[in-house]
Amino acid sequence: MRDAETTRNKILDVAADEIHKNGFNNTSLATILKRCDISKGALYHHFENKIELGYAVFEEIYTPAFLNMWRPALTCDDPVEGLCEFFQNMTTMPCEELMCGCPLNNLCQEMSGIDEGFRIRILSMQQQLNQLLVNAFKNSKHPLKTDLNFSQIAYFIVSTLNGSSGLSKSTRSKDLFVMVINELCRYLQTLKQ
Amino acid sequence: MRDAETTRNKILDVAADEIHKNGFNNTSLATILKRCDISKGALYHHFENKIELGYAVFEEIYTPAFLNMWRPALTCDDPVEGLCEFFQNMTTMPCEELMCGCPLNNLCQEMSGIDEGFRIRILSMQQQLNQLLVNAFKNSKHPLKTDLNFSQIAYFIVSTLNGSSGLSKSTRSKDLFVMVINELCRYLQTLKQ
DNA sequence: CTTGTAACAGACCATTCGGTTTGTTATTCT
DNA sequence: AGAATAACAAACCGAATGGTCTGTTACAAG
Repeated sequence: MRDAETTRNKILDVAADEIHKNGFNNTSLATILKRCDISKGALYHHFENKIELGYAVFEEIYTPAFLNMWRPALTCDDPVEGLCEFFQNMTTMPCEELMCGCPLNNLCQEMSGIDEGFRIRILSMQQQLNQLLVNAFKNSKHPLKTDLNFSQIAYFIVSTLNGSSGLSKSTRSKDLFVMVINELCRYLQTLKQ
Repeated sequence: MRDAETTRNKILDVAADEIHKNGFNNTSLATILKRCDISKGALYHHFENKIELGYAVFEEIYTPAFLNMWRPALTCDDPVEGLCEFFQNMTTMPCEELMCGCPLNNLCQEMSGIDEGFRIRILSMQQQLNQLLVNAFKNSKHPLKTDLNFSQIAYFIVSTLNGSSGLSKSTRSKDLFVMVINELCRYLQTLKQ
């Protein structure tokens, strides 16, 4: 009945969900304990403190999920098409999910100004993603316009995507999010030769 | 020596600054009181509670400042050029300012999922800004491409801008922000006929 | 000059938070 | 079997928070 790893994973999963929904600071340990049906002693047996739990969620939940989400779009022969498909697929996600925004972007907005540990982790992820996008463009089988700054384009795309989540949050719908995605895809097509 | 309006304005100014820097929840009334050098009685004489103070900051500080920022870019004959200038000007802002992000976008990310009062105010501002942008494009003296969805373009632009602030926050520099702005301007130019 | 009230001052309060401590139970190793 | 320790349970703590309550002071009206 007693399984340390199971307990730890349960904590990570619940914490990831709570942080995604309420942000890091606004997530209380009490809520996590209640949802996990464990005691405070259990939590502090597995994690030093709240922020270390946050780091663990970032590294063990958000990061792999994030990379798995993007990878298919970035490993195809035509990244422009791959990205368009990827973004259009987001459009079909449940509205509640969209309203929560990207966990990484949320943490960036909330924590990178406050905590160095989060900041460097987020920064690392942003740069990793940028590199993945740059490589995808470089290796595109479909010819792209010349004189393009791929890194600039990559940061531009991710910025747009991150910013668009604000529209879902304030409207409580995905209508405006869909609009931005459509324009983003239109923009992506203009990169083709 | 006693001036109610002065006191109220001082509270609003300090609160606006603190909320901009730390977010709403992470801004403590104690800090505001200290910076204003007033007592808790004074604050609660002028504002019902913390959230009402937040609303007042939004309406009396953020909103007018926001509209005044954008207006010049949107009331010129060539909005594409106006916006490019506007965005390039942002680039010259002090790095600390950029790292704090747009107060409205910050509040949107933090509060629109939690508090209805903030949500509807933010939504209203987003729609106002969108309308201003659409009108600017409609009235452009310089001809634009046909078949453009101005509203879609407007939300796209603002999303990109909002999202780019995350890069300033995580890098603690404006380098990547400048890159996104450059790409945004390049995009804007493609709207011209 | 008195009086009423707006404009404060500041002690106090309940709650919540992250975190600690002490104690108990299951499991594993010798 | 027994000792050691991992894996918890839960009471407890200090700090901080938003908010209230009781007072006091300035100022304007009568």
